[in-house]
Amino acid sequence: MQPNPSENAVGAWVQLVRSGQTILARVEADLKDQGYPPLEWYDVLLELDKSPDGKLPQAQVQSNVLLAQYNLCRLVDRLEREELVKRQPSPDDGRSNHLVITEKGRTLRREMWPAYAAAIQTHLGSRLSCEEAHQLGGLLGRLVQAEPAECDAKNR
Amino acid sequence: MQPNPSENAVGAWVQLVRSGQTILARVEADLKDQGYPPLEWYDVLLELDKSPDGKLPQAQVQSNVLLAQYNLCRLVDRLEREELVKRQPSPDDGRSNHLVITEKGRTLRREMWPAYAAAIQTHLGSRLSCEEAHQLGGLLGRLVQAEPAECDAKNR
DNA sequence: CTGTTATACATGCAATTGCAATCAATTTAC
DNA sequence: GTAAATTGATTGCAATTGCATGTATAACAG
Repeated sequence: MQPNPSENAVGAWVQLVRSGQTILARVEADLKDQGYPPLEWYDVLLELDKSPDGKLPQAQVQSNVLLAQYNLCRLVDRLEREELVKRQPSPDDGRSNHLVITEKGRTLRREMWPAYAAAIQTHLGSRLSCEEAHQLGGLLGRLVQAEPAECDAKNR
Repeated sequence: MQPNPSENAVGAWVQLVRSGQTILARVEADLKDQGYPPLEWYDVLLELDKSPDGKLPQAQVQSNVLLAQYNLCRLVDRLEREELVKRQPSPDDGRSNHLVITEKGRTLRREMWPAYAAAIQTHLGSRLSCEEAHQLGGLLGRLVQAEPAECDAKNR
């Protein structure tokens, strides 16, 4: 493996951080303007809403969401306070709890989607062709594969 | 323009947020393990270090960095406390101040780079070919072109 | 000039995050 | 079976962030 990143890798890095943060901020700002909560709320609600009975162990939600354990814990506090989800003791593991989405939670999730989709279209979709978007998704997907401990792979 | 984002756009969006945050977290973690401060510190120090006399108006630093005005202000508080930069009243504009990088600041910046570069290589460079990195940078760059007025997020 | 608006920076306060425990219920190893 | 390690969740406290506002200077309109 090259000891130093190529110029292209550094360039991609810079753009990745910059675009990631900028676009995320823009999309979140759009949602916020319309009175909606932060995207993490959506992420959690979506996970639960997708699940067959609207219920998942907190640990599993956590693994699908980009949050530290204690941050999810506190996010759930907030969601629970707004009655969007409920905590429910797990029958088969005394440490764990299930998160259950409420009707109110499902409704909010459903109502947010059009605004969210529109923001994605405005800030990302409208700036790339369909193939470009596909390509971008593919390249980015390669970056988050499990940590390869010590990577050898001669630059291909 | 399509009213709704294509599936590809949504996919790219998801990967963008996920990869952006994940890779950023990994790189920052590597730096932190080696006792270095967060990347924003690096960003500010680099801006100043690049500048001919190590000095820039705070407002200009701000426009090159992804931080809200009040957050830069407080970051500068911290940098100043560590004696990495100094605030200096601007001679030609009584509202403004110049940020000046200190020797200690230059040293830290210089010492951080190898660790930073290695982290970029590990988490990004080693996972993409040179052309792929180039392509990725190009696609991402297209996303942050100036917005039709609105939004806080900084560009350029 | 003088009043209005805009710019550069700072700050009080509330909300959120990160860190380092802590607690309780498993699981594992002997 | 029991001690030790692990896992899932939580919490106190300090640091950081967001928001609204404050202060001072500069630019502009009349």
